[in-house]
Amino acid sequence: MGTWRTKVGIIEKVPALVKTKDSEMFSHFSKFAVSITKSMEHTRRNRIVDLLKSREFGSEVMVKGWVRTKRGNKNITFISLNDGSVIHHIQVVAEVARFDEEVLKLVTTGSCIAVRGTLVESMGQGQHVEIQAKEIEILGTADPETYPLQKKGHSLEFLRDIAHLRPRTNTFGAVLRIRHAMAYAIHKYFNDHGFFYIHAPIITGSDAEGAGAMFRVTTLDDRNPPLLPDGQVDYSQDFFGKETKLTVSGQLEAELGAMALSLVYTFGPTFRAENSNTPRHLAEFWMIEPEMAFYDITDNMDLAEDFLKYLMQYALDYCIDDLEFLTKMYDNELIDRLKGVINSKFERLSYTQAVEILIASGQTWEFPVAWGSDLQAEHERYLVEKHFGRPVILTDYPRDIKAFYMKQNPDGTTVRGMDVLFPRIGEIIGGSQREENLEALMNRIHEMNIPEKDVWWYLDTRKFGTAPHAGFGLGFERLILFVTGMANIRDVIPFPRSPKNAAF
RNA sequence: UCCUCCUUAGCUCAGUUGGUUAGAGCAUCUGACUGUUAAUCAGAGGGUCGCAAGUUCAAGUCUUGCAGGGGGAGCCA
Repeated sequence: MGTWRTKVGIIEKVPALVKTKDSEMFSHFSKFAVSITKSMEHTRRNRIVDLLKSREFGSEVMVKGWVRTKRGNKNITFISLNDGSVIHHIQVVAEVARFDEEVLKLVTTGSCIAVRGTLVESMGQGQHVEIQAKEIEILGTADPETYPLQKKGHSLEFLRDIAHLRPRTNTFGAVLRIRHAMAYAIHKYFNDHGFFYIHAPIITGSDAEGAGAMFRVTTLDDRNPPLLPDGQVDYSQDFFGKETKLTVSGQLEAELGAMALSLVYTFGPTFRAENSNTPRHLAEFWMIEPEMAFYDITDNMDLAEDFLKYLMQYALDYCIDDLEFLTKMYDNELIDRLKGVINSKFERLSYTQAVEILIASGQTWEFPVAWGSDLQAEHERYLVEKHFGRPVILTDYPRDIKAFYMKQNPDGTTVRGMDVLFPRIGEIIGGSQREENLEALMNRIHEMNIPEKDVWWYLDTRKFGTAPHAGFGLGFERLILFVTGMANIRDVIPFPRSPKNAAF
């Protein structure tokens, strides 16, 4: 097990990690400075999630983690330790007489410690097992005068300002574990259903994705770019020899994959340079875009519904401790709402039917309802939360308010788009059957003034072996919003990017 | 980008019709306590009232501008 000594003293060698221009930040730290022995770095540790389930009382265990609270008296100290493996803490019991006073003094909220001891049945209330400590090593101190996180709860707004430390809170531990579980479940679902994961490019030269403003990618000198005679920037001298942007959607590339592998999906970062300041938008977010050859819009809806229900069930099966915490702390109805989605049949109706319901409702709207104009958030919310009381899939929108690639209906006025609307968050999925007919697609492209030279490769799929196909886009963070019950999308991604904010 | 609200101690917030030395709870520090559960009890320290200008004998408080944040809307996922 090696040496367990912890030397307390003035720092002589600042660890490499902090030996930067910020070193002065640590000068006030000297009273907490320790030189850390390497003895425990590579020894096996027990994860707290495993120990809390164990009933092997009397066995020797080792835990490493971050101190949440310390309490006690002059004889005995109780340390709540968390290693992120589970939302629950393990209680470490240390008899004061057995330890160097200076070491216990360094066990403060936020510090990182390693504990070797015996797993025992707890004598106290509130937990089944605890660790009777034999040895404690301070791996990293945390000056309590300056460590921002306290035992008490913090506002989510404050935690956004310290996003580098918020993973250490119960809330963000829960959110991040659920986020991971959902990412894994998405890959598992598609893999188990015969889909192949396609990596769509992040840098794109196509301006035709039509999903919003884009960030430019360039290596040109921003103060003195090469210019054309007419004063425009000469992008032929740029890195890629043309103007390039960050992708706003992987859909067009996913369609190329579906025209060969039949069932594909993308799952990657997506960038929108919109000046959107809302709790439901990010400038950088992750999107899942399945694309299926030989699927029509009904197959598309069936997949979307089954997929979402699978993810809700996966969260209930594998993240129940975190969900119970979030239900208790933030949203009393969270678990019931997830079960409600699983047990409900999504209501499917056309845009036209929805408009009729809204007009017949007698409600007064801030924005009037009229066939041909897009539904507002208040309209969608009424349908989902008041009229039907369950998720709703709207289809067959007026073609003039939807994208060029959507399959046109024989009526000549609507397209086979579909939006899945969820309670609380609105549109969670947007998708459609795609227009596979070359002539019809060309007509739309010309009507919408999309340069043919930018999408020739996309048109080739309709020219060579075209096939009926469909797909949709799921905003990953919107899914996590719904599954965690969080209210602001900036709280379900580790480091949110939004207008005026790219910190960390 | 539009509407609206907010910015006072490390955190969460009070702060009266403008008035003299700006408060509380928690956190922190010191002490007490033989098993605590966001421990408890006692005491102490801690403030450029977001920034800038203006009105006034006097501004945390009123006015204007700027910055940042929350909620709602639009854009969308």
